[in-house]
Amino acid sequence: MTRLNPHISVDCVIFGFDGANLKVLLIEREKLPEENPDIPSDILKLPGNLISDTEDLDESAYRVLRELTGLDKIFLKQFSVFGNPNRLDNSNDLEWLRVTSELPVERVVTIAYYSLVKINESNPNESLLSRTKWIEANEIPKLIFDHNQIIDKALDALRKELRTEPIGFELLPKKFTLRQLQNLYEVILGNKLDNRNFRKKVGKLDYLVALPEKENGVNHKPAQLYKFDKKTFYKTRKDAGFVI
Amino acid sequence: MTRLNPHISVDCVIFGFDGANLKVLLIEREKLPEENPDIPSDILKLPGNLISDTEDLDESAYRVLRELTGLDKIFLKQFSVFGNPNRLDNSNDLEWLRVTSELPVERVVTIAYYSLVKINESNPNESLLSRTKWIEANEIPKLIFDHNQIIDKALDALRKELRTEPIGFELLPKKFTLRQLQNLYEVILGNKLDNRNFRKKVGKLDYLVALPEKENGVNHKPAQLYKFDKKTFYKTRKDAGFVI
DNA sequence: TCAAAAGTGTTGCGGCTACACCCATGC
DNA sequence: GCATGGGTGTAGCCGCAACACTTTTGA
Repeated sequence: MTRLNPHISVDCVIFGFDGANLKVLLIEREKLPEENPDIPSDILKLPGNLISDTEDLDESAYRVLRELTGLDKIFLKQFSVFGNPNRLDNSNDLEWLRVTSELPVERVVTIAYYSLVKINESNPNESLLSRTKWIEANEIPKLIFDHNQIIDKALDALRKELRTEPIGFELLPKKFTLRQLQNLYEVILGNKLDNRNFRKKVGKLDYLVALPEKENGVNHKPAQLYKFDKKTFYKTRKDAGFVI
Repeated sequence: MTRLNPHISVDCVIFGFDGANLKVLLIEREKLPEENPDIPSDILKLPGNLISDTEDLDESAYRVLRELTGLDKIFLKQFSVFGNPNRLDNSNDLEWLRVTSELPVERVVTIAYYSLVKINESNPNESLLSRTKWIEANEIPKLIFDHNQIIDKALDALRKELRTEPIGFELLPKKFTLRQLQNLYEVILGNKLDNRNFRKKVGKLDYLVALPEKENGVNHKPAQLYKFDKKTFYKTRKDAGFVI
């Protein structure tokens, strides 16, 4: 039997990209019986859990993700820890935690992960579906506890990592257009890129390979599809380069 | 009264640079009474502590550092967490922990920090002095628990950070020569730099300012001293650039 | 035929690399 | 005067930024 460890939790900032915008998967906190039912139940939080006592931290985060998205092999990165002794001090949120958790609530240090999922391949757990929402990363409302702060830091970490590691592809479908790729970099890094220069640069990268296939179902000239060739990337990678 | 939290610790990888080599500050683990006194007592570990219950994580790490180096304002960065449920499973090390800690030993998740100190300004606590050692970063012996793994990851984090953040200066004295700076980058990143090109590049950086002063006490042409001008750096910093 | 996005080349500038010798100092 | 590291300039190449129009498709 595995006991929950009441001192340590994991929280996951799950990022998704719909081709134009960066989104974060959030969960509606259950409403407490004594809370005013007129208040809309839109109090959101990050997915997360107390860890179990026999479980490695990464495993615990994977568990959260699998249960939520139905996906296996997901990109997952531990990026920070939040352990301020007062981080749970908000009377409403704390009350909720007391009611839903079956353990006495003590100081909880949370290990924060961010995760990158292919939004169109994810397949949320039925029972949770009605309570999960993809929210645009720059329109996150006030969340419980310090979860806003966790997302802010996750975004910083994501931006930093995106410059030097090939993680953008984790957010794109296996076959993607250069426009999607460019949008992704623009929206995450927050600066416009020159389309011609972007394509020139990408054209020189041997790990971005054009497929003998075009997109379809669009009412304009269909774009060439590309894939990211991981093997080639890691074989030819130079030490400190930017990915794109 | 502040209790120790027996579930969460901080460990610090303290880096120092002596002008030529990167070093790590380690502590000799106390010998147990029943251990063979003929075995040299050179079992080393990272400085670290269980956190106290009312203390923020960063505070806790600062406390460890202050006690150890006598320095205040030190560069400190939380870079990872180690929480494998079996990470403390080495019978000798575990026995030591049982004896020295006054608490029942349970699973401990450790928050790992690395820290950068000006080695010549540090002034270790007298009572600890005899038990601390600066060890070259590429000659670390087998340490207790998973501390080797923690150092490996700290080195990775340091290398990554050094490329994009101006943290090298935390390891140098306030006034330093370009040779010291170049050595620092070479030894940490592990590649030789062309001296002329290095100086040309540095010459263009307005946040590296030459002082009206030269080094002295050397038996060769004394080198110009420089300082790092933080304000200028952050005022003129571009988004994603490399520092040097 | 129109709307919408795909796709395409050139030029100038600045930064990067490669490379070898004289200089100032302490002993 | 010798040993030791300090300090300097040039040339070729490559990557980066700036910039506007034609093409292909679905409706």
